Amino acid sequence: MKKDIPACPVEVTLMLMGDKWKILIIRDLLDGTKRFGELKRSVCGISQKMLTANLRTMEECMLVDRKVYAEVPPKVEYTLTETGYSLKTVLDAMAEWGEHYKRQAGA
Amino acid sequence: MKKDIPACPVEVTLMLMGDKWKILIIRDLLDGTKRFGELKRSVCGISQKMLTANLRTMEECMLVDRKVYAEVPPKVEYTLTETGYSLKTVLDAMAEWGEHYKRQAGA
DNA sequence: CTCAATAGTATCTTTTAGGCAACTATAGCA
DNA sequence: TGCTATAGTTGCCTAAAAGATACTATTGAG
Repeated sequence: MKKDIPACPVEVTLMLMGDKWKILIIRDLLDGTKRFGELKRSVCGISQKMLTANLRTMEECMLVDRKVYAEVPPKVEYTLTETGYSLKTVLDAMAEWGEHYKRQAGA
Repeated sequence: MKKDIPACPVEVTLMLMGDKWKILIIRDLLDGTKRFGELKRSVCGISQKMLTANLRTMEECMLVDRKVYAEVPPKVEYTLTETGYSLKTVLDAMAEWGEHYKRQAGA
């Protein structure tokens, strides 16, 4: 059962990706497809549990695509869907603001 | 003691405003100065404690300005600083994405 | 036969978030 | 005299989130 979608579009976005880990996962996936282990290493500080959990909900929300290869040892690749990739504008805005803030704070 | 600023600009932004309540507070303050009680009513579902706590840290990070009037009953006004207001670009991106997602999902 | 590597689960513990209720100060008003 | 309204603070408590650790399956390599 899906939660109902809030009226406010900001809240909608918040619901789908307003979460530290999700944002960092998206940030790293914007560079392209990554394997589970790669993400675990690149998303600094995330636990296996959190990574799995977040990837699962993002998959449900159609933000990422999960591709399992029938190999041993296992290989699973994660890729942003078109919808997921479109979050780039948000991430870009955040990155730009972060840069700006650092310049302010550093001065 | 301030936490040290992360290298990644996205993480910087996340650290300052990557929090459900902060984003909603900023969203509502983008319309202009508001009193404590007004915010409490407009940020749907927030408790007094959370509102106070979030406003305090946002004040520390120089995102909002707190103005106390020496009146009875007390009157306190909150306004976004220039830095705080500059988060509008991020909120706008989020709002736009949210709209887009709703159109997709609603179809 | 056993080990390594990957992508997870399962379980337990700790940390954090957040709600609830009570308390404060004080000018004006009935 | 006591009530009201506002913007808090403080303490207590619960529930949810996150972290740590151990475990699983599989198979090719040695």
